Amino acid sequence: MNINEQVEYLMQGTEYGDETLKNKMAEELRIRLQTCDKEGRVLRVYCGFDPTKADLHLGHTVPMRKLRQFQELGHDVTFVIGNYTSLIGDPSDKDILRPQLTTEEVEANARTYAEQAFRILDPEKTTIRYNAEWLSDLSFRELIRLASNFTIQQFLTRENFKLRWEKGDPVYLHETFYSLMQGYDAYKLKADVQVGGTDQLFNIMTASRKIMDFMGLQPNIAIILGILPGTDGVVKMSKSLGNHVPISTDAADMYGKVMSIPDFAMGVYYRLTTRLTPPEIAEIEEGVKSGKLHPRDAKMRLAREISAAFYGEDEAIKAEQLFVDTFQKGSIPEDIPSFECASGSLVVDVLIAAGLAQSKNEARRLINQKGVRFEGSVIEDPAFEINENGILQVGKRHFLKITPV
RNA sequence: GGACGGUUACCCAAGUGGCCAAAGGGGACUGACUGUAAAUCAGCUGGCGAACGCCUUCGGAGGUUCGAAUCCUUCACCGUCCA
Repeated sequence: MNINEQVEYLMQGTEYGDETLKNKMAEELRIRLQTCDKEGRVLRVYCGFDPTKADLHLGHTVPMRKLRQFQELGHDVTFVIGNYTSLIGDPSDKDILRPQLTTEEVEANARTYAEQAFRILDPEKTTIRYNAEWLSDLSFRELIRLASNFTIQQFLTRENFKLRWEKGDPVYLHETFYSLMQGYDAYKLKADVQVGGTDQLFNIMTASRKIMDFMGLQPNIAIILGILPGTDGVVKMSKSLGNHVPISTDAADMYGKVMSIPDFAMGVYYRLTTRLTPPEIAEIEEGVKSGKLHPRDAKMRLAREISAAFYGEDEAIKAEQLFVDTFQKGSIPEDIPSFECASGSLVVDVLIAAGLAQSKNEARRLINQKGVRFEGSVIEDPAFEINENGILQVGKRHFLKITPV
């Protein structure tokens, strides 16, 4: 890729809430790439991760995907684990105070975090650093120097602090340190580029750049990524809203979850979670628009790309095959979990024992709604007894190979 | 420290003595249709029971009453205002 193509690729999926700013960053990136090219070095890119939770979903991997793109273009990527900053808890994406974690919790989370991250990042080419390395040595005197670059007003105009201020909720002094610490990370790493989500706009644009400048370095370029919506296609992906695509699942589930996003969300997903380049994505979008490419096929490609990134090409192809067989053709998949029950058991009880229903009422409801099939035919009677081997199906996607004993 | 307001099912939210297992919306689930677990439409959403019904649930505990999500006391938490 030439430099202009690189810029286009690396800026893909970014969101600054302001076109001018975006253009400015793109321009800085172009110049920095040229400079590095002349100097015969690569860009130093980093992104900090807060190990505040253990199980990640697709939304968390958006910055990682971006780092991977940098890696593929040959740049130097550092994965910073914010074990020191997470002792504070980033106030950025919350309008309430975050709980502070203990050192043990942070360490445990950091391990699982890195493990999941390396499904996307190239482990050979990634440097892992913990920011406690340098932050724990920062003296109070140095902290004061850093802090002197900022005014209270700057923090108070920041959306999430402002909201809390207006509501009369507490804004603690230590929460403002977070930005300073992150700026110091960027300085210590001599970063050329810093990647983050929209919630990091202030931290990166204001704090990091200012601190680097103050410390005599060229400010790093901010790559601010847009927000990935959940499976509803609208609201930010989050586990608590139940619209997330977890990383720790299996290829078939991931494939299916991606297929369940609304058609209109495909574009964002392509831009934020795949390795496809802008021309490739443009081709897909034009294809769908002109009717040449079926939206279903466009989404199947997306689902395959995403599941392949996490589970490998082979698993993704299998997941796709399963999807086609089960949903498009309505046939029964090959790999079905087996389940043993006492001969003569009532379906209702089997459904509960197998975890396909939470209660007898729920099981009956499923039967009443014609959602339960045995050997392909709908069960009408809740008192149906299972006396022989057969396939029990609930809804479209739950199958059990039943063996009465 | 004081004065109000709030706490209802997975989430939001109505209900202010019996007709309340509790309106409405969202989500989840099932069905139809289809182009997919998209969209749309329909159903459904405490437990036990084949069923008349019974049991548990409206922040916790206690009380008034034939009867309480609803009234009283008290405790906990959240919010707004005052100090």
